[in-house]
Amino acid sequence: MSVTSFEANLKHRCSSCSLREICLPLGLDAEEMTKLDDLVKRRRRVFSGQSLFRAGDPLQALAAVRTGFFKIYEVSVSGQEQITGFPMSGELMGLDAISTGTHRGNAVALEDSEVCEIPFTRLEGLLSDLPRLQHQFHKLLSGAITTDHTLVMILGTMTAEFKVAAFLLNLSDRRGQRGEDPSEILLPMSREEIGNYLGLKLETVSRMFSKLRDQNLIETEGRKTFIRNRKALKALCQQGSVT
Amino acid sequence: MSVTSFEANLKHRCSSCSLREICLPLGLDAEEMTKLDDLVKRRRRVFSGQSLFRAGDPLQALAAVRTGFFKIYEVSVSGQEQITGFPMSGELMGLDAISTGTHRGNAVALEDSEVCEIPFTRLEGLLSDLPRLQHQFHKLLSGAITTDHTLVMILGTMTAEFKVAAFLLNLSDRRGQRGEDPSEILLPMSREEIGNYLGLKLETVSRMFSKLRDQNLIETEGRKTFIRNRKALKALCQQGSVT
DNA sequence: CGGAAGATTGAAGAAACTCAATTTGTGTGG
DNA sequence: CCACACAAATTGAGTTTCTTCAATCTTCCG
Repeated sequence: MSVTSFEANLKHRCSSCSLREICLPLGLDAEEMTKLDDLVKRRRRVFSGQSLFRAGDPLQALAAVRTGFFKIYEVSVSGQEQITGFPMSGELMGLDAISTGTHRGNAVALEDSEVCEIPFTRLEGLLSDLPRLQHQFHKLLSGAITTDHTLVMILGTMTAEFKVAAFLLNLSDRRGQRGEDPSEILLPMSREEIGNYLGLKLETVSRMFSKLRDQNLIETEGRKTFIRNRKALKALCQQGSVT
Repeated sequence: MSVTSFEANLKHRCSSCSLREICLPLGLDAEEMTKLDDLVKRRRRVFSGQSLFRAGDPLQALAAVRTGFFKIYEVSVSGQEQITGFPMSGELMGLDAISTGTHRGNAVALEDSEVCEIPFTRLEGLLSDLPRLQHQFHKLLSGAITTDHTLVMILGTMTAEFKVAAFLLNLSDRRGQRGEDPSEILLPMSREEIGNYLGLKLETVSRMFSKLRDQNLIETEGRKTFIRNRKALKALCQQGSVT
């Protein structure tokens, strides 16, 4: 092994990864983390617009986002597309493929990104030996269900304005969890993609951005969006609904 | 142990349960199933309208529906309710609570029901010893994500008519999986509950039932709903969408 | 700097919602 | 077993929200 690849290896182990408190290694001790490390193929690059996996692909490996942003979308029998999530750093992709062994979703990078790949069969083997890893894995699976329920709640009960507000707050919160400035959001997805995710047309999304801007709740500057009045934005989401 | 309880025990083990091909024991051999059996508290009755667990309750046990029907609903900070699922026999409830250890959902029986309770901590212990059970558990967790994505797809892309059609077909398919007549659906939930689940008002649901009836796709008789033209109903779902 | 893609805004239309009246279904007590 | 009362479901009419279609403006790359 060359010096450079050795250094690269050191630099890119779970133990030194800034996302270890969000990702699969959470709660593991040094020895356990090493075992997990041995499984992980790190730093696969996926350039903006490229696919990491497609619907119909067999599940080989789960993928954790290291850097960047993805969208996951599914296509119904009628050809309708629905974005089911925008995974960012530390979040796992492909969990829904375990049930059938085949991906239903399509994962596309929204910006140049890097992922860590975790071969699923080998991971399951390791889980039996490492109860803490097993539990964390279950928490992540369960957390994916919770995330989906939140989206169902948004889709089922909210008006367009509140949907967009909730969307921005969600991205903001996730930035905060990663130690980034929660009031400055760089949106890597288009209005159309936001609309698709929220069950709205792109024009409606655009109008709601304008509406929130007119209320001085947010500010926009190209793809950057600033949250100017977090409190009021939150109050908006908590107040408003259709049903 | 008395004779009666011994008999009851025999009668209500996973190995003789008609749902074992849907539920947690799928794929286990006899010995493995016995170990799982030892964990399960069977036949807890939950009468119509009663809660099995509520949001805020600590997760003690997962629950598999043995007989009957439940609704799971979550309440947002704004007080909005959203039904996230209608679990029926063989389906697990409480998986979303693993991530935090606390239930977010409320489980209410829609008719007199019975559940098998599986203490979660003990189950996780057993998973390490039984790789096949572990895998099946992961499949069920993953399947819950898939189910949620299907709902997201329905909420995000479908019109009222197609939502209701998709809802009826889903219930019908699940009856079929259980060996029951898929064209005769006994709806234990109200129009309001269906509407809440689908992001519609109860009046809209009622109108769509009437519309489907006028097209001779379904027939209704009290709470019973018959699927009269399954093919056309399916074609409807596959054709139609908003976005 | 020019062209294309994305975003914004306006006006008109459609889908679903609200409010209200009526009908049907369900469960209970006489 | 029937009658009554209450809850659920249906249907209609008018309103709101979001969508559709179209024009313009902005941003981003080559």
